[in-house]
Amino acid sequence: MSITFHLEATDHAARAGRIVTPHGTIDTPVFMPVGTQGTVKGLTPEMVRAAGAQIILGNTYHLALRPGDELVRDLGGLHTFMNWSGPILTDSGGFQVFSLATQVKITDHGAKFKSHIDGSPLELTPERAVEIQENLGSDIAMVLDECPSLKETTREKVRAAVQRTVRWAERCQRHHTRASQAQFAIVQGGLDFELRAECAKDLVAMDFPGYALGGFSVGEAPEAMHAALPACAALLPEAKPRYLMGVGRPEDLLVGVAAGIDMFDCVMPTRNGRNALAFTADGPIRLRNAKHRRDPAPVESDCDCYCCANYSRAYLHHLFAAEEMLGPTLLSLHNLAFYLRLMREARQAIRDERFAAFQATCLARWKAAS
RNA sequence: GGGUAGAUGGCAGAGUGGUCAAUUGCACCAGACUGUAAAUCUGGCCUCUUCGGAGUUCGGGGGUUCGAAUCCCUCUCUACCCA
Repeated sequence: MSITFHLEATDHAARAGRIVTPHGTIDTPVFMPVGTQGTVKGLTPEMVRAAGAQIILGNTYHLALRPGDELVRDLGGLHTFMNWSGPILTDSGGFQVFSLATQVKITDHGAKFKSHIDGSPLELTPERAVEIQENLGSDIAMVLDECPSLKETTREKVRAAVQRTVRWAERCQRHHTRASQAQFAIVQGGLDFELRAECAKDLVAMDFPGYALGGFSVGEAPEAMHAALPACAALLPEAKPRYLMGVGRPEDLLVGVAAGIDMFDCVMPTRNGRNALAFTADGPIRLRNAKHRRDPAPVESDCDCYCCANYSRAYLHHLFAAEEMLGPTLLSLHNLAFYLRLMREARQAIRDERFAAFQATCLARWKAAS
């Protein structure tokens, strides 16, 4: 087996554990910074590591288009290419079927993309998605799935996506050859528990080394996702890592952990950091706002990240006003440090069997500020 | 002293009789961002508003006209050219 999962502590549904991969061990629940194009935007791998990251993401669709998965393979694989020695998880491109919907024609055979870069065609079949990820050499690969928007969709469309996702998972599993790489399946089904259950049942029967919940935070209300998570997480095998894809805000992460999720990823800390929003234990702050112009305090006083240890809100405000690239870099770093610290504290709370109290305390502080 | 061109909302700069509270850019203010087509995008930016509108604006003053940022007179100021 390419990875092993050790469940070490539970607190109601919440779980603390460890995933051992060829490139290192991951403590769960874990937040995984997103490095779509072979870089966590604006940060060097040393900074990502210093923020506390144990594993990062790469993306099949984007890296296949540019610079090309064979090129990455020939240059030693993604770890070497991007100088990240820790574990890497690659997403399959299934999310791009959703986010680049206007550029995609989807059939049972696969997803035909019109490159968002130059319009050239790229067909992502389940087999091709597996090949690309094997070329990239990630520790964890995701099966190609169909991720339907939950905005103005019908049950029949979601059902069709579920069925296609299961068929594609079979093809991915059959095509997978790389022994050192684990392949995770993805459960779709939107907010419909019956569809989720059907999908999970079929996929669990195929015995993947890990399972993801896909198709959340794609247009539905956050509360709807929160309500659906406990039951959906419970559909997944206890002895295997459970990954909630693309989620989320700090409060969403805590809800996910409480539901029994082990892995999360989201662009929010880095994207919002680039856009001048900092996450703190007292809620988000917008560094572009005028009220920070003369504020000598750090972004977050209890934070030990490089940004908070060395720079004031006033300086960050100035950097964003002047459009200096250090601003996005420093806030991306801080936001990752915040997310990763939150998860570290969550892990400890689970081991101490006080996760519910921890979650309540965090929420109360965020709410008090807003 | 003579001549020419100008003076428009914080700045730059369109508009040259009605469709102009006045294009656009910048600056400024606020918001959004959930498996990254995003260092991006959206909204606001004279005053008041029951968000339907209402009231005052285009250097100052006077005039023509049903109607003026736009035409005429005059004053003030600015830039350039000639003495």
